[in-house]
Amino acid sequence: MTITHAEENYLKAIFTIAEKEAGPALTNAIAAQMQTSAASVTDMLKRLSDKQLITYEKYRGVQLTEEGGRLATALIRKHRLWEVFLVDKLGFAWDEVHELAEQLEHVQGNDLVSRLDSFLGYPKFDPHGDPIPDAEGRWTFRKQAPLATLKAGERGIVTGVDDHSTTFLQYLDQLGLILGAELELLERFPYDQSVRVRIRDGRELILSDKVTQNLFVKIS
Amino acid sequence: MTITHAEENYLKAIFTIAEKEAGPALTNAIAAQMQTSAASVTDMLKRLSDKQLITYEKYRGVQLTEEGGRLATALIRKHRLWEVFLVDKLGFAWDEVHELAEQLEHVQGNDLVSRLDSFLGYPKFDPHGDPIPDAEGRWTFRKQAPLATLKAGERGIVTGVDDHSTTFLQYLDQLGLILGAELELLERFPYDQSVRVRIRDGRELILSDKVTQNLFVKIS
DNA sequence: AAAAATATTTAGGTAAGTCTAAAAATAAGT
DNA sequence: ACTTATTTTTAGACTTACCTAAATATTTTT
Ligand SMILES: [Mn+2]
Ligand SMILES: [Mn+2]
Ligand SMILES: [Mn+2]
Ligand SMILES: [Mn+2]
Repeated sequence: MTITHAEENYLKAIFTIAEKEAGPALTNAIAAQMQTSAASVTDMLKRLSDKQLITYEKYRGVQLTEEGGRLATALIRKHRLWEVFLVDKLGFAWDEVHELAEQLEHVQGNDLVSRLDSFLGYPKFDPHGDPIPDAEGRWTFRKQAPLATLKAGERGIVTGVDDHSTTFLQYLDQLGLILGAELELLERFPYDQSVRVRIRDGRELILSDKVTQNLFVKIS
Repeated sequence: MTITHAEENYLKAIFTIAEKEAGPALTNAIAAQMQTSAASVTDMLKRLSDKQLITYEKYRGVQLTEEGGRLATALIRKHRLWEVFLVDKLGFAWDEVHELAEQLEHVQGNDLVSRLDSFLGYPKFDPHGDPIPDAEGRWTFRKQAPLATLKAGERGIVTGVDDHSTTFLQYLDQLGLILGAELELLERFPYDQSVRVRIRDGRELILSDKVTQNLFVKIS
């Protein structure tokens, strides 16, 4: 049973939604994620259901089967490993690699993923701080929370982002808030929930509520 | 104007045929190369002609336009660079990389090829000894000839293969006839045109006519 | 030059994946 | 409970890329 690129992309979208919403993925949510029409989604859901990759009840949304989950996880693994390759080996910036990884994740071959994994030194996280499942599909979780939850006086290390948009990533670059950056929250302004932080080199920054909600830190 | 994977593959096939046959590529030759039906080829030729990537005269075969040639060359460049990556960086054997490169060559992105090229150290030849065109589409040619043309007493260095099949490549591995291997032709047997050669470590091998015609050497 | 063989194109179909518009089901509001 | 709004599915159509079978063009043979 062969699986198409489109089918793989839908499985990934369903996985992502199910993870976030914690329940069945609804047609419209999938359509939004895939940037396509609800009609096209319904079409595809039938195909995926025929292939036993999802369980599908009309009007009730879908869930991945065990096999569907395995495939989605493998795809995410490939996507994130390729992102590590593009950043660590080819020198791309972290805001430039997503579209390329969207293509590379579909390349299939026997040993490719494991050899790539080995070549990269078995990374546990991708350039955006997202975890990379291992060959058996096991995830490494990390204690992290949005910067918005940090209290004044606490210190943290930047470990990831929720928003993956180019504009956000480039803004963080400009601020020097790359992965691993250390910071201390000096104060939070009640007016708009913005914060003042001090970073490693002593510089102080004001970060908006929007930034603090989309930036993950590990409390240190 | 977007170009599909299938279209790219046809352009490459036409390029390869035109190179070998030195003339227009005929429908049946393309069908054979693409392992598809002549009817499907005719279909595609119309599409490529509409996109001005080939000049097509019914029943008379096709030729690549300048733009078509540029695209085909770029595709071959990508294919061969990825093959170098798979062998040099991921440790694949030279007989394992073609199918993967067939997929990787279609990945498109701004800087990808040039960064890959740089990462690999600007290789001029792929793992099979085939030349890699540079970013401007210029080819590096090498004085090489089939081992069949070598005369008794002459020495050569293995520089490439004509037959790219797994069985041939693995057989060469077994014999120790990898790229760069030095050999001396000791004698040619008139009966079947097989030859006796001595290789670097002093071992002597008997090579069939089929082998000598598919193995390229640089006379040294 | 006509007949036979070969090469190529056309005709008609299929499957994947997409679309818009209309119909049907479900959920929400009064 | 009934009406309205929202969500989802169905219907019908389009494109790409493939197929087989039949028709036509070209080349080769006699
Ligand atoms: Mn990504
Ligand atoms: Mn990522
Ligand atoms: Mn190849
Ligand atoms: Mn090659």
